[in-house]
Amino acid sequence: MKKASYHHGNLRHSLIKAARDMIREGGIEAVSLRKLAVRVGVSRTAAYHYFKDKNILLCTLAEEGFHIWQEEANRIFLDEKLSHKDRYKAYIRWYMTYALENAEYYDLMFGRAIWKQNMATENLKSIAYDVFQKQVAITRQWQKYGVLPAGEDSLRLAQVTWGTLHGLARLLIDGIYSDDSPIDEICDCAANLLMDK
Amino acid sequence: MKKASYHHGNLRHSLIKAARDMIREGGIEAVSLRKLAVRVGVSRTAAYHYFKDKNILLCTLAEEGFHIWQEEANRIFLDEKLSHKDRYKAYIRWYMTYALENAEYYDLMFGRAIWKQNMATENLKSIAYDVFQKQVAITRQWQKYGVLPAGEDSLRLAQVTWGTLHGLARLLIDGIYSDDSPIDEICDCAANLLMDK
DNA sequence: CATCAATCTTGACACTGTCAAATTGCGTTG
DNA sequence: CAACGCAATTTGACAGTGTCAAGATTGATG
Repeated sequence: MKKASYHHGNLRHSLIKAARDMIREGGIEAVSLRKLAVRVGVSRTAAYHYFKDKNILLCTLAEEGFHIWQEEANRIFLDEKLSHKDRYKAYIRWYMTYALENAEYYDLMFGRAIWKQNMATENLKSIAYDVFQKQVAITRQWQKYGVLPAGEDSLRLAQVTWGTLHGLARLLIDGIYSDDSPIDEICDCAANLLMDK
Repeated sequence: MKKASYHHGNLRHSLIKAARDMIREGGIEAVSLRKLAVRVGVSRTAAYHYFKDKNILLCTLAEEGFHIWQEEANRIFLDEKLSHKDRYKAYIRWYMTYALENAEYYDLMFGRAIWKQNMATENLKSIAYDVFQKQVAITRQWQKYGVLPAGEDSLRLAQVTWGTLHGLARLLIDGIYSDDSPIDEICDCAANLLMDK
């Protein structure tokens, strides 16, 4: 809470922290470099020394999000206590609850604000690509273990199953479904459709 | 192209038309009431007599989009030349190509810009609700005709199948999948997963 | 202690959306 | 036909935003 010093010390870190909070509170739209500066107790354009523009800031946050995402997802992929089928169901449940509980962050990571027309940083593209590759690999595993239909091409299958979860998450987050949609039932129905019979 | 007259005559119509073009060109973000005014050859704030704020304008456009959507979808639902199964496949194909060819418009209609935190007009909610209800009804039909699994609750099934298509559309539009993803194969894979075996 | 380069601030510009107060001119009425 | 009313449009103004260029400050280095 010191204000006397001209040099902030760890502005970059503080900015990211503040931005993280800000995004959780009001979403991407609510993030403004100027408000951010005020929040951190620094002057309007100070952030520009650490982030070339607003987009770079957002990409940095999204990268962070993907790293956490990957960790949490892996924890489920490798949960020895569950059968493979149960792991898949747990994954669906985790995906939905994570997306809903971190709606604004999910929106940042997978939303068009960052991805449209090559706004994504190389770093961001890279980590996102890794996450998806992991998804393809685990899909192949699940096919082998009879969780997902073996007949389909793994890449396509990964795309479509991810698409399903992503679409449901988006519709729930954006409130296009009625607000009281029972997430459990939706997850179960999705599992029934996607999993091998 | 007259400019002499103070009264424009049909400003509202002109504004909507211009906004429609603008959204196709640069997306929602690119729509600015001021640019719109310039485009139509009228003064900055003229639009405010017809649209209380920018959001109302966007909602109006989205409504329009939903009406067209409903027409086109119905044309496929009722296509007598196709078997029920082929109608469903055709629907998937139509959904994807429509979404991709009208990406910016799709983004407006189903994106969070309008839906988050009750920004949607009552009119918009109403037409969107109708579209979804139609979707539920047709889902029930498809279950009856053995296209979709009969065991699932129609409402949930409609939510999940729509979620799949929506998610795929979003991922394709936002360029999160690699750019050269073969839409045909993705549609086929989705059909295989969703349809009754 | 003087200098320097990194760090932060100030000033400025071009945009946005939005409100309140003029202005304009068409249609109707006295 | 003139005056008036009222809806359509404009002008002015304010608070935001991102971003650039130039200046101020300071801790570290020689």
